[in-house]
Amino acid sequence: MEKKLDNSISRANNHEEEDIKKALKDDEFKSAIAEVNEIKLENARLKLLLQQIEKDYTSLQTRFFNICQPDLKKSGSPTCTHENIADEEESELVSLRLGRSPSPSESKKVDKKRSYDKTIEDYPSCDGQSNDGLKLGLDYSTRISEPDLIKPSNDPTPGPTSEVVKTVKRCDDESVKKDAGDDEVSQPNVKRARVSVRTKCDYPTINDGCQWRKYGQKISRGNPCPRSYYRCSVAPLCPVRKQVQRCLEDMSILITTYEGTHNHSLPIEATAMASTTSAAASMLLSGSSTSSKNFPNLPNISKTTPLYLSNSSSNPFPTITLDFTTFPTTSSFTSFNFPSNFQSGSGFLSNSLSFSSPESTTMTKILGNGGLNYDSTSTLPYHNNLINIGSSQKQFDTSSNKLKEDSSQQALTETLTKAITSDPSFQSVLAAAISSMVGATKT
DNA sequence: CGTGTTTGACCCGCGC
DNA sequence: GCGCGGGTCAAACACG
Repeated sequence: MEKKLDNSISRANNHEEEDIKKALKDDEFKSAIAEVNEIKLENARLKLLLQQIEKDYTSLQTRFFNICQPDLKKSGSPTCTHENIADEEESELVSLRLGRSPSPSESKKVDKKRSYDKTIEDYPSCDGQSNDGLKLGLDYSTRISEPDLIKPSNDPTPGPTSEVVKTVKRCDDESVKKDAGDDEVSQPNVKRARVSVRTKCDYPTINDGCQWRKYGQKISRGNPCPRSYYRCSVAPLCPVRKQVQRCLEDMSILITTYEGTHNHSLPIEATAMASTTSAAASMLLSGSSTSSKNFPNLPNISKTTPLYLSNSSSNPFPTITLDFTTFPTTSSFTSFNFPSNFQSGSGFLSNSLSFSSPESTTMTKILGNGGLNYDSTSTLPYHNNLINIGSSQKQFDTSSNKLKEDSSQQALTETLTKAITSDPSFQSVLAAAISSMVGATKT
């Protein structure tokens, strides 16, 4: 009898245990399902976000293109033939680089018969890949500089017909095809944009993520320090060159002058510098159409940054100088985003110009930490990126949650839209920045 | 041996 | 027209 009772009790206990186990399993199952659902929701939300970003990007691109179109139209002369116009239209589709005139000897070598299609075939990583958001955007950053290159609005030179045609032709194929000297036809009106970067650096050259091959060295007048000439060696026909020279006043300051735009894809750390210099040069060229001394359309930038236009008589080319020598070199900067082969001596530059961090947007780094809109009176912690476009200011805390990021994205989009519509001269900077940003989100 | 650097020569634009 | 200076070329050299 007792045994029966015990058995029944134990059976009941077993039954309860099974029930509890079942309940536990159910709970686990339910929580797992809930988790999966959450992940699905999150996934959907991210998809929507991505779509929104792409949509915003496309709309900005369209708007930007529309704004640029009248300038391109203006640049043509009444005597332009249909063929020229066609070339001009075609030029909108190809890579336009910063102004550079080749030497006459170089221009003689130019073979103008090459077709655009061939160019694309030869350079698959080039602008032919218009599907690539990053490349497309970067191209935009240079495109808008071209109308100003072709015809500065205040350019008094009469009858630029032939020159315009030549320039438009240049935009066609040979610009990508040939060496730096061959990508543009010599033209007195065309200004060669240069971006000079001043950095405190103990090393012979700064690491901007790109590969350079030294092709010359010269002791220039007035500076006992030799000037070194480098050519981009990533692609054999890349027109980009840079000059490196120590500052006479302060030997610790390295002056690196960039010229041209890369015609190939770049590593992310190199796109940082490329975007910055390209944007700065574009800004310079667009600004030069109204004033060569300042940025009347960009009061915030000119006021809050150590950025200025050099006005040296020895330099016939418009040069924009990004002065990073006043950047703080605190330990927090040196630990951020450091190229592996880059020592601490010039770490601030790495922080200032490298956009490889997926957390912070290129935009904020260009305009916030990148020096173009750096307020030297503030202490900028690197995780607290500051955008300052026109009159609007947005702050992003990249360590905050996704919800904040979503709203930040929207805020960024709004800010970009406002800035683009309110200040056409700012398009180049924005285009370069947006392109890098979109490129970063896609990777 | 391939790749990058050095360096003297050369070219060309510009000012006088 | 001439000289100066910046920029580029290319042969020689160095290095891994």
